[in-house]
Amino acid sequence: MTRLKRDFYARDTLTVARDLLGQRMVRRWRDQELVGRIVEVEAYVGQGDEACHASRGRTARNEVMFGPPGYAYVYFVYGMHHCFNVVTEPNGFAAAVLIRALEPLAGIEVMLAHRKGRQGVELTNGPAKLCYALDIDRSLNGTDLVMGQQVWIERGQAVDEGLVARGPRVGVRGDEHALTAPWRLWIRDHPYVSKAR
DNA sequence: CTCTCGATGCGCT
DNA sequence: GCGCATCGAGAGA
Repeated sequence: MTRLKRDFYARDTLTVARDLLGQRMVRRWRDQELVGRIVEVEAYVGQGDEACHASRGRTARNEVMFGPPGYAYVYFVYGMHHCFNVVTEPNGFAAAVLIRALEPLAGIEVMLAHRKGRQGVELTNGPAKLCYALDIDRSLNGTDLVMGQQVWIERGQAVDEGLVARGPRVGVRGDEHALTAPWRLWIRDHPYVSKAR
C-alpha cells in the first residue's frame, strides 16, 4: 500500500478533505494494523474560520495546526472524547481536516474489543467513536503521518465525484459563515457516515 | 423512531 | 467560571 506523502497534505484544505474520502487510515496497534476507509470528513480552514480551533490565534492546544502539513492534530473534548485531524496547508497556515467516520476494513476484532459491546456501524460512525476503536488519544498529537509508525494514511479506492455529498459541519459554533459553509464532506448513502443530530 | 439531558476534564476568558 | 468539532442512556410517541 502506498502511504500518502507530505505534498498530499500541503494543499488547499478543501481539496485535501475531498481527496481523503476513500483513503485508508491505518493505526499500528501492538503487532497488527487497524484499518478503516475514510467515509466522512470536515475541513477547518485557518484564522478566518470561526469554527476552527486556530481562529483566535496560536495556543498550546492548537500549536500543531500551525506547523507543517502531514501531522496528526488530536484534541480532547467534552471531558471524555478525542478527535483526530490531519494538518493541512503550508507551515504557518493553521488548518486541518477532521476525520469523522470510517468503514472498518481490518483489525475489526480489536475494534470490537475497544468499543465494548458496540458493533456494526456503531464501531466507527463518529469522530470520537473511531478514536475509541483505533485507540487514539492525545499521546498521538503531533505525530508524523508521513514518516511515523503509529498512524498514517494509505492510498485507497478513489471516490467518484458523483458520490461526494457536502453540507454544513456538525456541532460547530461561530458566525454565519462557520455555520453554513458546506465543509463537511461524505460518501453519499454510505452506512458508516455519522448520524446528524 | 425522536428528543433531551448528563457526563466530565481542560483550555481559555 | 464557561463552553466545548460528542456520545449514550432514557423517556415518550
